[in-house]
Amino acid sequence: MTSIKDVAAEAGVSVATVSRVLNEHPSVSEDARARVLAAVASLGYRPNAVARSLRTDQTRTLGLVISDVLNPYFTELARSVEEEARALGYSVIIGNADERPDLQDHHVRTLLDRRIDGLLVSPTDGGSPLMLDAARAGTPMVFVDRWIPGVDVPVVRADGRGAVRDLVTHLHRLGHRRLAIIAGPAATTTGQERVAAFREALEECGLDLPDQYIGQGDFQAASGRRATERFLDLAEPPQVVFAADNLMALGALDAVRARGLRVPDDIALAAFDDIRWFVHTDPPITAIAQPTGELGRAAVRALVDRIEGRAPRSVTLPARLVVRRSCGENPVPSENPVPSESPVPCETPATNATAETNENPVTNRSQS
Amino acid sequence: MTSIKDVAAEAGVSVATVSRVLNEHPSVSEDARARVLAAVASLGYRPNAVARSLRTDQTRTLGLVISDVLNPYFTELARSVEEEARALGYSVIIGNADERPDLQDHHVRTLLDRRIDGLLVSPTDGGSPLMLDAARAGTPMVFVDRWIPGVDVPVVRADGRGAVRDLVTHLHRLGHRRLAIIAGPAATTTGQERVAAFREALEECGLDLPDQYIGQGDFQAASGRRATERFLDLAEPPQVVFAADNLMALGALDAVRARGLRVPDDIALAAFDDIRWFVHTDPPITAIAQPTGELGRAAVRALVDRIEGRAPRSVTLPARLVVRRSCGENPVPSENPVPSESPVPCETPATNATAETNENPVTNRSQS
DNA sequence: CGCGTCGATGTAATCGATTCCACAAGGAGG
DNA sequence: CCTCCTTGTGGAATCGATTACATCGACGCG
Repeated sequence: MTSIKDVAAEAGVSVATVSRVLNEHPSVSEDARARVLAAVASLGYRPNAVARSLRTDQTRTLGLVISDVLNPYFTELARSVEEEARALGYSVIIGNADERPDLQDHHVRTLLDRRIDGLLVSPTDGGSPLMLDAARAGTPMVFVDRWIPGVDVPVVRADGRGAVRDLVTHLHRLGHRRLAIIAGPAATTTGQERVAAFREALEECGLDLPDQYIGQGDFQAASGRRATERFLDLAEPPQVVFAADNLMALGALDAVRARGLRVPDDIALAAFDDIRWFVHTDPPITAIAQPTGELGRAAVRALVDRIEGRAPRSVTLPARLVVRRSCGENPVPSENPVPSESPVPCETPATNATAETNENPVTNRSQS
Repeated sequence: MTSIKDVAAEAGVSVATVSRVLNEHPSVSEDARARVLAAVASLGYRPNAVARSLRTDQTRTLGLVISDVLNPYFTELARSVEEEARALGYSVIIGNADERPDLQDHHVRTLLDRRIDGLLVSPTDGGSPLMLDAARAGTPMVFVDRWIPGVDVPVVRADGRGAVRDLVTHLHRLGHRRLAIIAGPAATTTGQERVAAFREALEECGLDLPDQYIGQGDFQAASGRRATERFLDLAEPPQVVFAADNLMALGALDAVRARGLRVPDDIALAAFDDIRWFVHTDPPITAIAQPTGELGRAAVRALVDRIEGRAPRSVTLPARLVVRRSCGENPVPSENPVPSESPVPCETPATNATAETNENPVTNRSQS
């Protein structure tokens, strides 16, 4: 591998001058610059990022530890994170925790060993000592999607409460009264919040959420299937199952199908997290859509602000209900003429909800 | 950040001894080892991987440049790659090329700058000068899924020819005669091979593949939609559309749905690459499944062999047809009593094909 | 007793960059 | 003409590890 010394020799200057040219330091003569550039080109020289990082103590690399790469929500998040980071001149190393705290720790540790400039995490659990230490030690850090309470780290996330209320209102209007939820792990904030939001929304409609209608899941498909089977075994099964993420919804669909039942005739289904395939499932699935791309971008901006010495801000963006057919009769858009902004009683149409029609099968953009 | 000097001072030994303890060098006294370990623990010392890499000229990191992270096939591939790499003591940095040669080059360049130990690539195009140079310069490299002909780099991939023949046989048996394909970019090997395999299989059945039945796609959903619309506009539209990857199948589904047509009654649909959601689409989609996890693992093993001085082997694994309902009447398993191993004439049952029934909705394991 | 060997340890060179500091040349100003 | 800056440049220290080489004491053996 050719090093800066080779370039210096070839150009007939010192390594200091080569370095200055490469870093656009102002006081270099036009002549020297030209000779160095020529040498760089003729040798095909590329600076060694490892050596540079050692000296400058910055890697221009961000670490991203996500809960599960196989979850399309996180894949999309990862993609937008990488995009924004690249635009700002950073690379991203992704670690997949697979919803396992030990794996999460493994990745945090290796990323820290590599001296990444900052860490983006959606924690799998309530917070390992490792991560808490890193945060306290001053590692630039931002939580995305999920977070750990009581730590002074900015959080970038979506607030699903409004959309969950819209969903419950929608379900209530369709005549559903026995609503169940498949929750995420209690150790995660999203695991707790979505249940809390659901329960609150039910109470506003005068419904309650009995324990047997709370299934315990882990955000993976298999757990969604198990929880749904348990619901179906109840003496009085729920009329609706709301899965707290898209993979558990997939599992729920598996369970329903295995029993030979039909959605929404025998049981309705809704999910948190909207993904492209929900348009084409049988039936299309009503879901709560997060502004995933914007979340990823905002998280990177917050982290880079922190790294570069500016004050980072926490960001909360609203999620939005997308109505499809999995909860019952397909609502005709004309029924929802002008969505109101204020909180609404249960018998009125849902706010901010998008009803998809056959004419607009792919994009979810229509805000009517 | 605490360095090896701090540890040496704390333990009352030299940095050399600390390094020896950390690298399990045999000639260190029990006493010194204990003192060093104690110092490491009390200071919470972690070696700086950047400095270590500079000195040892190895990063224990693999680069993976994939064509599109949003494609579930590649996500799964990335996951298995990371898993196997971790098992072998390597980290993985993923670069997403988004099917764009310029982005692919960007990632290859930054990975090379970071002095990764080896590179795993599924090339987006016929081969940029950058990648060819890297290969010739001796960078350990392995192609996965797609490859570049004429370069001396091991290839790990799936051979879909058998499965495509099974698919065509299956379609022929169902009475379909006008079969169309949405191809991938001609610059990719998978883009070409799948068309070639399809054409060959058609010929064996006495059918041909007119130009108008070859749609040009780019492995992304939008192109699948456009190609399908063009098929539907033909005076004599095809009876079957075979999408060369899962995203283009999604686009095809969009197009069919936008016309108010139904699968498989109005037009049949099949896809290369099997994904979990295909079980739950309306209707479930017949697809060709690659052994994705095994491909990722084999690719990593080949690359690490190359890095560590052993001779790497190219690997080709067979793909397999999974029959669902998107091409017509759901075949009853009893119709396929004993699949034969030898090549079969068109009117006999498909070889190696798995027919999914309602009793077995999730797993595709049954090989009967 | 003296010599060679071996095990444990420290000193210092090294990896490839960046950057502080010294210094030379040249121009401006008194 | 002598200072004083400014500009361009090179030498050398530095980042945090690994490792070749030197050193030193203990021990075995003739």
